Amino acid sequence: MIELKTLREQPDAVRASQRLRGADETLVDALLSADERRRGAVSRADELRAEQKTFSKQVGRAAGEERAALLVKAKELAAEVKAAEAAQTEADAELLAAHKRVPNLVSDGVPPGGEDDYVVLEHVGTPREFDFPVRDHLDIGELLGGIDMERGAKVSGARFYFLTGIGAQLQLALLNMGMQQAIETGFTAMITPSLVRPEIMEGTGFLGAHAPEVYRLREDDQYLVGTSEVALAGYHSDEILDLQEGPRRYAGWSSCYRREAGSYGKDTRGIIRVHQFDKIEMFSYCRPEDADAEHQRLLGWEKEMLAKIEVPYRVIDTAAGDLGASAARKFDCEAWVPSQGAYRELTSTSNCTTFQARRLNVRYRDEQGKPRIAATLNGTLATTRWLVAIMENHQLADGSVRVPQALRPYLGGREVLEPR
RNA sequence: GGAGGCUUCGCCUAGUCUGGUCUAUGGCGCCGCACUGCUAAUGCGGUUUGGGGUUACCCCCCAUCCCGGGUUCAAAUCCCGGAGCCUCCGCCA
Repeated sequence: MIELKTLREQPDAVRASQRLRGADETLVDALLSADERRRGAVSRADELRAEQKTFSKQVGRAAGEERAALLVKAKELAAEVKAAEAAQTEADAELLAAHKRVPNLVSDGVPPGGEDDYVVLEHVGTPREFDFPVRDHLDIGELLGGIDMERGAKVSGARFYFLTGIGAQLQLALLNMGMQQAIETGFTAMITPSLVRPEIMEGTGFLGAHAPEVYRLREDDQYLVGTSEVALAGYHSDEILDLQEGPRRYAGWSSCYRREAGSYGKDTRGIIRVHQFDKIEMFSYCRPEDADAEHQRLLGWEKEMLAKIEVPYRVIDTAAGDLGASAARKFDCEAWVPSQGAYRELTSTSNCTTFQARRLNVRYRDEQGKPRIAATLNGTLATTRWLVAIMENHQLADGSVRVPQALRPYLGGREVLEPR
């Protein structure tokens, strides 16, 4: 949720942000008026309550006829308070509803427009020239005996898979390498719950536009996380953190579950787009004034990981319309996928400023000792999808795959993966 | 699945049976001041969080005793529902 103080003082800035996202500007005015109505209702209820309290105390002290007279008046007031409180409850609910509908303020410099209006910030590495017919990652994976889509479908349905043998080992190696880098950088390693309560899922902002993407367990009133970001954001909910020593950084290892609703026909082959995958996610809590710098650091650590797998990639600054509700800015790193002749997202780092933390009530104490809302950020260190880029970019004519240097220690020193 | 206990302003804790200066007690910690010719001891004062009013500051009001309802003029306290933690029984990876 955005800060209401900002909204009151600079409504035009919020409108401009909505425009940049291609979102509804009238939501801003709806929120403004809901805020005003609520404050009016709160004032009225507060005043009546104050009056009632003084009467109530007199009743306690009085006796006999005086008491009876006071009771009559007190009962009248009680009814008025009840009505005023009902009005306040309603105004509160309306404000919250309007508040939830407004996405985070877009940061300065974010390109306007939608999905295709990203700005490419840089290219790293050059796509390799192949002097043999390129195989896609599924062909390679099957040759190596590393991916079994057919049995994935048999057991669980479309967009499910088994990583088998060397495929499973390769993923473990990759994720371990990611976790190792995070630990060396000072992150706290975390293995997180996959099921979360509604208020946590709600707090991260995933139940807005992305709601259809999220698996929900109705029987138990819980949600399956689409990323460990959810659990890590909830980890410090309702807490006041000590950020004196700098940001709190966590690296979460989890399976991620996504319904992929509305993606029918897209990426149906292989493990590019699946319902379940594994991921190492970085998550930072920091002071709002440090958030931009922290965002750059997260991006830097993503690039460090990408360098280790030796694939060409580009960095994009996501356009406003393609940002999630919680994000003020987002950088994606997209790796070259030779079989598609295209760049595909491998990492994504978002600066959520205080938007998530406000709803989850994560705070820290400033120099004056006053509690303030913290900023949260997240970024990817490794996912199952990375196997696609690794296998395709490092494939050899016979279907073998050269193992990038940095990954070898995590695969018992193996330099090449060969077809079975 | 069943039974019981617990949850108070950073931590610990009194208060709940018997509703009303509870404007929530005390200790620890922390902050400030005083004193003492050295960071110790002692004394005094302060120390939940959120919202509203006013806004330079001060201040005032309301809410907040796990959460949500209810009873009542009045709820930390009584009633109902829920969550979390702990213990025991049953069952089972």
